[in-house]
Amino acid sequence: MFSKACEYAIRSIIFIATSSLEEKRVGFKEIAEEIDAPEAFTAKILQKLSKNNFIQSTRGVNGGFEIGLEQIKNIYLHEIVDLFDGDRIYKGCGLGLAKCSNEHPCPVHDQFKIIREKLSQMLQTTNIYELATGIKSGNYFLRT
Amino acid sequence: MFSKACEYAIRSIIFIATSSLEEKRVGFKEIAEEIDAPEAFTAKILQKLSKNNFIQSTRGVNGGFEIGLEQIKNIYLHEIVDLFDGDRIYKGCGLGLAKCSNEHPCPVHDQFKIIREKLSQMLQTTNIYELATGIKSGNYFLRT
DNA sequence: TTAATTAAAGAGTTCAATATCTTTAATTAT
DNA sequence: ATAATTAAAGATATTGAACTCTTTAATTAA
Repeated sequence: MFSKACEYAIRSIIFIATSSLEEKRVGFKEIAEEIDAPEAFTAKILQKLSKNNFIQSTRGVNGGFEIGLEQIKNIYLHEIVDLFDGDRIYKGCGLGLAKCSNEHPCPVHDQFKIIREKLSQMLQTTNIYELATGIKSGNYFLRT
Repeated sequence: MFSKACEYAIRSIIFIATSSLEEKRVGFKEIAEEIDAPEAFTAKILQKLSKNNFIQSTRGVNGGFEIGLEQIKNIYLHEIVDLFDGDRIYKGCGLGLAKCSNEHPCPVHDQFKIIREKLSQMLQTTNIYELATGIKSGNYFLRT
């Protein structure tokens, strides 16, 4: 469904959010460990999230990554997906046709339309705060 | 959503079905042309579909690919998707966790569950016959 | 039985995503 | 100032999907 980079990005940002809710910065090694992702690759993903202002980074001793408390509730899943994978997953044609539309539909257009709309709505309405509190509650997990 | 191979496979089998409904065999070059896919790659995909008995192939003059008329109504989208992409798309975790379940859910498990179920149901209930007749009706298209 | 036509099979290539490694820059503590 | 710590940046490597090419096998028609 999503690229690996996108999966790691979502897992990372959720973990950083849980830490930020406890006013703790976290380093990329700790993040990679907690979300069970390759260290160096995670670092690259964090750079991208940081450059796009979804997270803040601080170098040096006691540095690491964090998210502003006000910001956590304002980041929605679709923003992260858009950044890493674009909108192809919930806008593109199910059969990969470049020109597929209501006016010129592929054979599965009507069937996929429903799925795409559900997915799009879900990504637009799910924010990082609720996912982070899920982790904090202990009912949801970022790794085995 | 699906791999390119899977997309081409679905497009191919729909086109072969429309031809078979007119009792015409079609060669891989014609198929590739009609679905706007690379020729050699399409040939490989057809081999796989053929080996797995979704289509029949005949070599030599007037050879090509076809589907038995009775069979067309009995092939469902999920069978093709399973063959090329496995069941990961509608069974796997949205965040790529190996162990994600109702008992040990990832943060987006509940949200994705709905999408996955919709997708799964759609793939289980959509068959090649209805898609092929859509093409024949002129209301749906396999390429621009 | 030869030539033409068609798919099958297997090896090889290309490319983008995934992942790693090394060097540089910023920050803090001593 | 120096050392330690942390992320940024850029180059490199690996892998698997996407795609191609060449040879072989089967079938049919002349």
